Amino acid sequence: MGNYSVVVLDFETTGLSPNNGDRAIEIGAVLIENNRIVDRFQSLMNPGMKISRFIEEYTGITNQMLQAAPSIIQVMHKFAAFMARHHLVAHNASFDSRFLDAELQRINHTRCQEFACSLLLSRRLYPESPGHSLETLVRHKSLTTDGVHHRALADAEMTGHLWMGMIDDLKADYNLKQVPFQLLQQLSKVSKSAAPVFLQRAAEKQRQG
DNA sequence: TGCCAGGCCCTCTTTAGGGCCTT
Repeated sequence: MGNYSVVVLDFETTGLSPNNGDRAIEIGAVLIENNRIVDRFQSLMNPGMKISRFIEEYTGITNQMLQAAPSIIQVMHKFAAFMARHHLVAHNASFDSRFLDAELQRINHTRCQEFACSLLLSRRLYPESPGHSLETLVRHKSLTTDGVHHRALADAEMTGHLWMGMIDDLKADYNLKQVPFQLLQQLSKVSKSAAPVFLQRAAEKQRQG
């Protein structure tokens, strides 16, 4: 129960909505076991369409780079093997899960595992933070970063460090022995004001066995 | 031609509106 692995993933895309024709252009992911990054996945992917100047400037990924990249289908087959059946984590998971499911559908692959959202969790654990964007949280919590933003692997690594930091903080602040994935999923669904009491009760239950 | 995301969360709320967060 306490030793589970998660894959923290991040997409760069042509825009905000797969329902609006947007596609993935890069995926980055880290595999975390025992609160340590033990593996990484990164690839650009050719969406078969030109990306906007805005996306080129936002990500630093150019149309020229994408012309030389493998197809989305090739990359998604490899990523499906990487994520296997591990739990999934993303910052604003509703965004990444929509793109993941849309691109997996094109290779007739169905996701079997659940997501946890580090954005929803950070709002409950760090209400004092001036914001809950990944960039703000990295500054607020002094997380490990190479200074790169809006590239898939760099964002996945920072989200991974945020995730590990949240688990450490939960253990320290609430005296939790273990922080099961399901507990974090439940925490992201309780109201922000109810989160502290929810965590105190979870810790009591663990002490009672 | 003109349209253009979706979900969370707060509040001057629930017969709603707007900021935040993801690209």
